[in-house]
Amino acid sequence: MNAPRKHAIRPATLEAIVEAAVRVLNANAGATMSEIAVQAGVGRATLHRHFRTRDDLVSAIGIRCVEEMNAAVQAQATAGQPAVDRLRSMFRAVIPLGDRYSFLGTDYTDDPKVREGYATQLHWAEALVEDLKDQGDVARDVPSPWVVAQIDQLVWTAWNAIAEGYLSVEAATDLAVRTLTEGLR
Amino acid sequence: MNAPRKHAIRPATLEAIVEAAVRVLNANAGATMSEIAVQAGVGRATLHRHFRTRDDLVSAIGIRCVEEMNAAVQAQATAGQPAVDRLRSMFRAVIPLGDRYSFLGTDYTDDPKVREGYATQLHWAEALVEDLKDQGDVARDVPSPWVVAQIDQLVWTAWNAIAEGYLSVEAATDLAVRTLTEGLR
DNA sequence: GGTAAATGAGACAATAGTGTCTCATATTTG
DNA sequence: CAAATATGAGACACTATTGTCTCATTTACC
Repeated sequence: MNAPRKHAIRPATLEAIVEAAVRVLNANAGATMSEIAVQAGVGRATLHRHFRTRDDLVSAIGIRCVEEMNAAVQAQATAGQPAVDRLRSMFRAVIPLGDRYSFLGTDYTDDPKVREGYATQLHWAEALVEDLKDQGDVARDVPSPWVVAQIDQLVWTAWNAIAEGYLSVEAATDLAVRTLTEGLR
Repeated sequence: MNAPRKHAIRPATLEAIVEAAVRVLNANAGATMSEIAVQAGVGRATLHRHFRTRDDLVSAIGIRCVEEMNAAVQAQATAGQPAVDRLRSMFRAVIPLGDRYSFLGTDYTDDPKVREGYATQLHWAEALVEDLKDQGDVARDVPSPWVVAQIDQLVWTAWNAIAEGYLSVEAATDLAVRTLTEGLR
């Protein structure tokens, strides 16, 4: 699929559109095509040329964010490391992306690729939790879905702390790990 | 303001509208007046009779949810109790409301009363965190905003666990307190 | 039971957003 | 430089939603 007959897209244009869409849609899930076009500095027609419908655009953004996340996670997936270290690496890689995929929760696309990406991450997290339990970093009596949810929430909390400027990425990462395992006492 | 000249509202009608609106708007922040009317079992015109615009309705729901939350929290605000017990009481009271105010985060109304209610809760939470630190339940070196955020997130996680059926209200409350103070180890 | 008022149903105009199209302009590519 | 083509700007029809209005029906209250 490297030879679209008409309407090839210029890399710079694509980049501008995608970045603007991520930004705008995260700020307001109901944003219009016009808003996105303005923010991207392109004509509204150009948006429709490359993403026929709004849903197409939202799906494309969703896919991109999920893939971005998975890439970040897998780049850190050094097997053999202790589970806590893998947890820390994961936080370190994912936290800076927090502001880019928050909209996935709300603007929920039904795209199968997004679902698939989500499922991949879920499995990854579940496996990690299992390892954390094996190594005694998480108690066995805590339901795994609770732990997974907690990890998810911590990513967002950590990103927020960074965005508000009261923590560095490193500090937020450490605090996230600490919060999960030792608690705040 | 007990004598509106025209279009007084029947308590049952108001109740149906508000409950439907809370339900529908939490499920889908972009829901239309028609959807809400259908779910409430009233005519669309009736919605507009009592809430002139959609924004009016959304604001009204926002105000109601915030007040509901504050009422629940304040009903549990027994002074003199140990901070951890107050934390537990707060969780116990607020967690069941989780599904009713989740939309406040997304559908974000600019209504001053909503902001005010938010601020009230924030102050309450900050004071609680201060007490938790005083009594050694939370370490001094943890930034208070982080603790507040964590409490907030735990409410949602707990409600979700209950909604998905893998925890009871009591169990979720205990686990929330435990997660915050001791961690999951 | 009778009256006043709230409601339901539906018509209506106005608005906002989507998706398509055309043509002039700008940019890339050879 | 020249040809090809991606883009910007704007017109256009179409749709969905909002907000207003009217009138018949139901409900509540005296």
